[in-house]
Amino acid sequence: MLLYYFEMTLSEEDYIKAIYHLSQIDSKSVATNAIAEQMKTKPSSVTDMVKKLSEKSLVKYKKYQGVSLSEKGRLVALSIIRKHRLWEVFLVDKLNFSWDEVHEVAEQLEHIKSDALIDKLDAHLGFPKVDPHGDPIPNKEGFFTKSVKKLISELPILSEGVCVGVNDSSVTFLKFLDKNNIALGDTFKILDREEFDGSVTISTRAGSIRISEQIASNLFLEIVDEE
Amino acid sequence: MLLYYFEMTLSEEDYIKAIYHLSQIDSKSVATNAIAEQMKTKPSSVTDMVKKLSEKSLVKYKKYQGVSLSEKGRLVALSIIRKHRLWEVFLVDKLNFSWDEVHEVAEQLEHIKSDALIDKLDAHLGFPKVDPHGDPIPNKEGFFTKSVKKLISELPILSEGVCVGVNDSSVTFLKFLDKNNIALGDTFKILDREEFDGSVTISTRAGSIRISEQIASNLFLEIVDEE
DNA sequence: AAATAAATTTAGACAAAGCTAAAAAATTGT
DNA sequence: ACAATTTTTTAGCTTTGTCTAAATTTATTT
Repeated sequence: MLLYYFEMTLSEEDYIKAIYHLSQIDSKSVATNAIAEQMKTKPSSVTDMVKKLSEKSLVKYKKYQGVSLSEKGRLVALSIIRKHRLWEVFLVDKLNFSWDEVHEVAEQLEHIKSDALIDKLDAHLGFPKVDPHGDPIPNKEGFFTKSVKKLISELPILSEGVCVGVNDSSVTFLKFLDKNNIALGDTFKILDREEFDGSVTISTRAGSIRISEQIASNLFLEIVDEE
Repeated sequence: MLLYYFEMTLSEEDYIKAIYHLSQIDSKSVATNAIAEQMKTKPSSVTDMVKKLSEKSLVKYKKYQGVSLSEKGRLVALSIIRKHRLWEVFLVDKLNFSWDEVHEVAEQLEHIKSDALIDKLDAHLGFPKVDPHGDPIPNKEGFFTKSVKKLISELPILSEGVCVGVNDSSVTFLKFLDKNNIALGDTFKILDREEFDGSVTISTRAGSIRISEQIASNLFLEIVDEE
């Protein structure tokens, strides 16, 4: 990622990331109030910070017109997201955290400044393409393949992918998965779908099983697609 | 390490660490000027911070009389040092940094706040006792075995230990080590020492070799002693 | 097209952590 | 013992990122 040769404070980095995420949702320019809510701060604080980021050409800002990232700001955001997601992979794959425990710690680790560290971490992890939630990891240049994380219920027959998450993390659902030998990281192939009730037959390591529509709409697969 | 239930800023943690290190050297109470030099700041700033740390009972402070850590402060210092050294082991053992490149990054990583993270990192690394420089890693309760990192030239015959560092990191010296199959992490035993010129015979994986006094006074061994 | 409501910005303050310059205490030298 | 020097502290100012309250602009309603 074309390193940024200027110092950024922790707070600035958090704002850039928040603006990036909000503009993913809306694709328009982002409202002051929306940023304030995301950052758990007040709109007046946002205005101050946005002016500062604008001075540094990280965002495009016109009074009362909302804010959007500049190309420079976008690359900064992607560099932070890259770090965040690589650390999440580390926490899950190497330190045995479960995929739903890692966000908070990764929020801290993403601010560590060292290009060498991230390069070596990336290599150590085997250059992963997605984080434990199935979200794509940008490469050094800020490129990444669009997320193709989808619910089993939304995928066509013969799709193949890695199970990367659940919608419903209730205890009963997680117990069901356990009983049926379904774990995050497993590779599934969708063999068939019943018109009648939406139930789906999938092949797993342990053989093929039939799951109800309700289950299928709670399991996310990360599609291992062309690249 | 008896977690500290109060928030500490990055700066406060750095001061506590600096005071700890300075009181290791001097064992007396630490001077304002000494802290200022260590922290690359001005004495007046130190006075301000020391007052703040005193309010929080992390240090004992009387005007004009210098400062020393309270028991609480000492435990905080050891917790930070524990984190610093564990991260150094990670960087060297897992990410293939060389032992002289890791300090700066570990300075950042040591401030990450998560007990679970440090516990799991410790386990992942196999509960190491010393960092890549041979300095001891305090355990969770703040206990550690005193460092027994010594130059080969200062050790008695039949001592055995792991090579953990060099005094002189010049290219020529490092090349010499390479040529003689000496690497950090190797275990050596001191077999004999010549009265005449101080040269030493040591046994290595590759057999026993004779090294000059000059070499012996540039190689640190970490003694694997009783504990 | 006003009037009202909502969103945004400005102005002025505050806490953290630093600085400079000046004052006060401690130490040293003779 | 006391003058000179060094160390430490105080006082007042700066910057960063936040806040509240008031003012202003934009959006919505009738």
